[in-house]
Amino acid sequence: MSRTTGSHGPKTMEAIAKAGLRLIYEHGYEAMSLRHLAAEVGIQVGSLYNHISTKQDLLFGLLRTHMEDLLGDLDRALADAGGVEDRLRAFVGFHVHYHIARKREVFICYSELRSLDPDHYEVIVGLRRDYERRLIAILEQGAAEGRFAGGDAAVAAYGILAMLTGVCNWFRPRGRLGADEVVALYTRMVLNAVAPRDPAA
Amino acid sequence: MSRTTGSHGPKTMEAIAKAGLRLIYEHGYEAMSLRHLAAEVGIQVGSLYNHISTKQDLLFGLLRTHMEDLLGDLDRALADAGGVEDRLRAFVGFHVHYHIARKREVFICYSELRSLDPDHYEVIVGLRRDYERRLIAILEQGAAEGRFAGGDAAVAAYGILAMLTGVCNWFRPRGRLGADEVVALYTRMVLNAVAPRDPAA
Amino acid sequence: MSRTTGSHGPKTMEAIAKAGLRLIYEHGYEAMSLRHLAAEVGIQVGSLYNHISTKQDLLFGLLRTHMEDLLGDLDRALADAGGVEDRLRAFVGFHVHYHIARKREVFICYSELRSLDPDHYEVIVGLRRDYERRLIAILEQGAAEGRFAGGDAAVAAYGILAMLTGVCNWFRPRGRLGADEVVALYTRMVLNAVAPRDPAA
Amino acid sequence: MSRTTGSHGPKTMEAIAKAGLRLIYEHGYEAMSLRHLAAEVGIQVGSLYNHISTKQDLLFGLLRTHMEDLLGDLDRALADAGGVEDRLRAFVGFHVHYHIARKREVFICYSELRSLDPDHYEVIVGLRRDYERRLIAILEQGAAEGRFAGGDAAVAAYGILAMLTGVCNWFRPRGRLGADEVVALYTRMVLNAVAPRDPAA
DNA sequence: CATGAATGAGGCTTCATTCAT
DNA sequence: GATGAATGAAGCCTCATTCAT
Repeated sequence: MSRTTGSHGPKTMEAIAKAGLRLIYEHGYEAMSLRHLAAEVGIQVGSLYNHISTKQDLLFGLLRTHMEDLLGDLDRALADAGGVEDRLRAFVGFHVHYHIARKREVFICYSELRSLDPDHYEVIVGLRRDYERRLIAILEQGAAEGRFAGGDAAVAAYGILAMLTGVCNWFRPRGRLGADEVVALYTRMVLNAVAPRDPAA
Repeated sequence: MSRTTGSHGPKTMEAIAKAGLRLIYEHGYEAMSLRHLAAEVGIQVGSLYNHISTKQDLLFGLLRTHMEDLLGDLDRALADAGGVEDRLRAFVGFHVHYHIARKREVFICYSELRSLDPDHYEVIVGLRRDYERRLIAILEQGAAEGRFAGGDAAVAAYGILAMLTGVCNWFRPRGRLGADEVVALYTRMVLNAVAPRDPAA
Repeated sequence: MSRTTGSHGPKTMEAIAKAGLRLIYEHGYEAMSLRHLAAEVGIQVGSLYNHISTKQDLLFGLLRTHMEDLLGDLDRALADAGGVEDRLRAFVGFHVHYHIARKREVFICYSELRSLDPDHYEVIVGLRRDYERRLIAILEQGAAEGRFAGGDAAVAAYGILAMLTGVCNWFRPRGRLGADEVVALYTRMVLNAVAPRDPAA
Repeated sequence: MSRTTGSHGPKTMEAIAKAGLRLIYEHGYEAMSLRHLAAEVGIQVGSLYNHISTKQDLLFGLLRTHMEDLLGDLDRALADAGGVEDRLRAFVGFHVHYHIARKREVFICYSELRSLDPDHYEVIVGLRRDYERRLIAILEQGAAEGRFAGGDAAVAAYGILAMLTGVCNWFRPRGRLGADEVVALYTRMVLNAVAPRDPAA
């Protein structure tokens, strides 16, 4: 257990966020006690309240920061892509790399949604919907251009997102496949999946 | 709130399991209190202990039952399928239908894994691995027969499973698409995804 | 510190009410901790919640019970009195005796009003207003009959009530004056105070 | 909520005393947090300690100042009065006017006595006893001169003080009666109450 | 088999106070 | 003189669990 005794000043908030992220990822929001969190940061429980206003507040802060980063980075990643296949390729590459790099944020953003207050819940779900719309738009554009198969673009997008997001659950940094190989495999699978052909052909 | 006040006899355990499943699904294992559960069943907290030995035990029972049902049903569903494409079709159909029908069991079997004691955890994860192996075996057989693309069968299987399992999160009984339509769409996507062709072709 | 270790059954609630009354009287509601109360009763803090739903609830219960007793007893005490002077005499006698006998309830019913939730506050203040009205009615009747001096009956009543209620603050059971002597003195003072004569006469 | 943001210099202590008086009056000493007080003054909690040494100290300062003012003002008010009835009239007039004008100080001086440390408690109670003695002396002198009824002068004084002090609880600046009218009514009642006559006469 | 009361640990949060900057 | 962050104790309340009746 890393313990930064007597951390002072603005670094403390960073330490709280970092430790909080890890503990929520490992034990879940409900199961993480502030006792535990404070011990990890190396301060007293009460001192947490110099930096957060509430346990719920800590969770919301982590999730909102994550979602805003995610959206911002996605838009930068898509900025250069031209054709619709290129955009889909860029999306898959970005999503997988990001989800491998920040698997903890991603994971708790799904698993702890139900621990959010209604108001906070709406905010995060809204941001997530924005993110999904980027992929749906690509699929719809591709279908309109005749380059992708038609069908319900939202349902297809949900399937693709679930598949790609799954890497958080099983990817291991020094496992059989590296991140780039996973991207290559999944890019091929996704492009095939939306290709306008019938497998029965 | 359905409340079976004063349930007696062997029906009480059933009521506990049913209410427990719903409450864990809705609030999470940590957040569900036995008070809450007892109130839902219509008995006093202490009376729960005439039927379960421990809160942890209740969770484990739900998850193990679910996983055993899942495996048993899958094997029955695959029993009739002949060729490797047929087996994959059967898998997709079974998986989606089952995950729609019992979305709560499925959901908590993922989300509450971390709330299990180490021993219980091993049991459930072992059963899940058995389940995954059924799909991996299909993909490997298909690749060996030259009917599916090669590549890491496990990683491909994880992707497919994630995609199919995702229906739990967004499927709505009276939504735009019915279960059969989702199966049709996802069957096409999956068969395309593993087809031995290059999208660039 | 009397400590009834392991008190069981319905007696526990009585013990809580009794100890709570004393502790609130001695330290004030805010300053009385449930730790303190539980120790006094001889149970664990959490066990208090088998009998009360909330600290606030305990306070409200004590005050409401007190006010209802007070009103009921007053009406019984006034039932026999005939003429308006007799009614005033009966009121003074009852009020002083009651306030000496149950000085703790009386005291906290004044001092802890502000610790009540708004809703509870309204209930108690309403009951108190009912009590005050009994005296106001006597004064008004006396004035109407020409047996008491006129003037603002409510303000006169407030003054009399304050004077009589003051006994809670200074009366000592084995002090210079017994309860009956105090009643005699205050009865004379009150009857004189409202007598329809001018001291300048 | 008046909020003197960023008060500087020697005015800060005044602002603390003023806000403290109001907050203690409204919520009670125990229920008033220094956070709350600091916010009201417009400074940080820690900064309070540049002006007060302790929360207890703040309370004691308020009460002692009040009691010293009260005693000093009373002596000035009695200085001109000649006969014993005049002195009683002067006492009643002074007491009521002062208690209306500074009802908050008066109120907390009663209600927060129990929040004082033993040493501080003794000081304040001693000052209050000095005040009471002024009235007792008047009653005794009147009885000795045969102008007032005999009986326990202290108990009579306590009754009169309670009656007069009660104005803090119900007097409203723009209510039915003005301060002078209350004084007139209560002066008559008090003089009547101590008059050497028997109401049965 | 159900109940109500007990336990002891632990939950989040607030408190008065201190002190380096 | 003000600030922000730290402390450690304590606040109310809920928890899973046990057990005599």
